Amino acid sequence: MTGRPLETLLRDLNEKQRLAVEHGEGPLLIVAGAGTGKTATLAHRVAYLIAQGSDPSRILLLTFTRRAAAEMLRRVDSLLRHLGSVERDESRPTSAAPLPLRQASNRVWGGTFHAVATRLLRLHGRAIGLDPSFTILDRSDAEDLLGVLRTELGLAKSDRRFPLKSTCMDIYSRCINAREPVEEAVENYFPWCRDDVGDLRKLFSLYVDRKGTQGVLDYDDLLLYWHGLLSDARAGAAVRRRFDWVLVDEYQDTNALQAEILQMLTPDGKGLTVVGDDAQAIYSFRAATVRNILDFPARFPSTTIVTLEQNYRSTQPLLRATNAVIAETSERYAKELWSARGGGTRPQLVICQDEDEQTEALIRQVLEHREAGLALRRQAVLFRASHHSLALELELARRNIPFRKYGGLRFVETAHVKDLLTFLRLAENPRDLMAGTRVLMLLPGVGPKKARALMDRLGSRVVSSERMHPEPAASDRESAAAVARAEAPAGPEAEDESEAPESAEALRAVDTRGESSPWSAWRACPPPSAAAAAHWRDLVELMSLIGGRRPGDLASQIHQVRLFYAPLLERLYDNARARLLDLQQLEYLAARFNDRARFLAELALDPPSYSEDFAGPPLLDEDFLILSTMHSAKGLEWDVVYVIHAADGNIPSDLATGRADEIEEERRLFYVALTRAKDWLYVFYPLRYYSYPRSFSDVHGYAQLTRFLPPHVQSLFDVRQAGGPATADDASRAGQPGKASTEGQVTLEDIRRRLKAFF
DNA sequence: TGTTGGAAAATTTTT
DNA sequence: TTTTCCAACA
Repeated sequence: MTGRPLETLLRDLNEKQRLAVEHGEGPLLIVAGAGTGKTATLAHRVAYLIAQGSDPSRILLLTFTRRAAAEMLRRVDSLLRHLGSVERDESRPTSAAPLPLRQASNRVWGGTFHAVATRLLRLHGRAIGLDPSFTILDRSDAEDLLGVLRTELGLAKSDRRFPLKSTCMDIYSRCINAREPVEEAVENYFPWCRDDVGDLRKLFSLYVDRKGTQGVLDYDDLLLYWHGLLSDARAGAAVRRRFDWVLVDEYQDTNALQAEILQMLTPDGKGLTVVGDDAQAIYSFRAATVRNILDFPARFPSTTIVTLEQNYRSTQPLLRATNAVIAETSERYAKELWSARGGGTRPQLVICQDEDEQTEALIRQVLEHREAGLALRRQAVLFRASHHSLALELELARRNIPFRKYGGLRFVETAHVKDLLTFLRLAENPRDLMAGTRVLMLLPGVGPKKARALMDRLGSRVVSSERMHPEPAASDRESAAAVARAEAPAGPEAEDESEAPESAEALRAVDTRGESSPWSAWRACPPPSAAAAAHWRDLVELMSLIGGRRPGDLASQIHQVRLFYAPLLERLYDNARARLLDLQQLEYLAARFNDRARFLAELALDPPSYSEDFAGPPLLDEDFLILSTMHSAKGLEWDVVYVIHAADGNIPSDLATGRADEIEEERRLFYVALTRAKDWLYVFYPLRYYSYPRSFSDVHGYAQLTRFLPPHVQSLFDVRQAGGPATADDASRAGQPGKASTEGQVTLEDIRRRLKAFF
């Protein structure tokens, strides 16, 4: 490419950003403070690589959410588009970029670790004996499976109380993601389960087995098997060969397993770029460790570190305050953020008598800003826990102020949506026990027992049909073929389309012979109960259709399920009308997808959130106030930010003050919230708050102002009483406390065996 | 199977 | 307070 268009690309960057964008192949760590143009830098780097002639389909861009991936690729696209037009203007043909620059961003591999893992496993899984038609258990399915096994092992009935299934899941998940043995994880994070370690091991081992026989993967498996794929000599090499460049966003929120995956993907760090801010590490509850970013240079000795400190988001008075908050942290990459933006008002600390006054003052302030011309959607209310916004939501609804909440109840977690999706999942994978059980129990007169019996019949049929077609434990010849296919020089899109249906084919092929279709096992059964008689035949027909060779397009499959499910829904749940509308919504949503497996995976890995519940009728201009948990606010920015419930017990959360590092994380979370603001920042501090553990009617007494705002930090705020103007008296009052191996062939069995040895 | 009551435990953030 | 688990019953 000629020099000038590249110059155009780099023009808007500052010196440091430019350094990062133009950096060559060596491992690169970009330490990017809040608001320092991290996303822009990463997007520029991707665009730069493409403009220089890198093949976009050989670039892997790992982000934290799908939303982040989409945003990043949108920016890459717009940069390239701009570049293209510059060239046209100068009527200079592109020499170094063989592909049309437009649409190049579509070819980049972008997504979360989990989503990318899913894609790679569908492509290469066979090489380690993984049937690519696996379905994904979401968190609650995985918990339910653990619950079943917990009962099966007789752990539920013991005289001592065994940990709840959700706790079991947490422990299991931490072991996998942090790569810690059970004892260690339990000792450090779940000490009250110390006596149950032996039984937990048994439980986890069985859990691994069952997922295997059912062809299901939970979230952790996606990463674990990606890791396994990379440990396999052949498949690992094939996966490594796919990518020239690997870029990772939000590196501070990756866990040990993910760090290992990266290292196996680029053993010497060649082509590896990670971006993150240790000051914004807030996902340790998901086993993320800030050590990854702190130790990156040690892991990849030739690392270049670029630190971005110029903040483009906030005004200087806001930065002074946020810098002071984070300065208390002990170990960090030292950064002093500064802004070229002049002027601006100081942040405000608003002291309220109680939650009602907080709500009142907040809404007044929001409306005031809107009067002054700031749309609601440029203002956001942030809080520690999802339920902290409840009172506010009710009041907003009452006053007809539209809002949208992020991080609340999710659409796909509502029972009826889940039910419907479960039909599809069962059609996709008849071995999926949790899916089958859920579907069958919808029938009147069918409980766990009968459901289990019917699933066993189905399962035996599937297994026996597989014996006729040796499927798992693929022969060398077969896995070699799979690798060869995956490496065919087509774009990733084309491959995915051709691969996924083929895997599902394996199961459905049996259907042509009619008798051996898995569903024929059900066809032969009498209705499981008298009450279910009316539905049984229809269910068998439905599953034979959507689980057969010609299921029809996705929307029509959902339509078929709806026809069957609607009467059951009306029997099972109240509020049937609204629920049926949701299902219709889902059918529309599905029209955008043609591949069922991908649809299910996307919904499981990044479910859309559900917000209409309490929101008032949408205004004409579709303006709405943003409500978000602090976690979900990561990476976003607004002109005005309101942080509510900023009192000890909520920030830091009562539940996270056990250990010093937990308090540090709460501080970073608070910091993330504060640094979302561009021009105005309000921190609301209710003196009285209601504390959940005791009771809703029990006033917890005078709250202690969050320990993250000691006097010298408070002095950077304007302190005022919610009722009136700020006074020196208020200021003083606020300060007062009240109260692997990388060699040789690896099979799925190997991974499981190793895993079980682990337990 | 499906419902009910009582006792005990957990209580946040989310791929 | 709410959720979850379990045992006893219809």
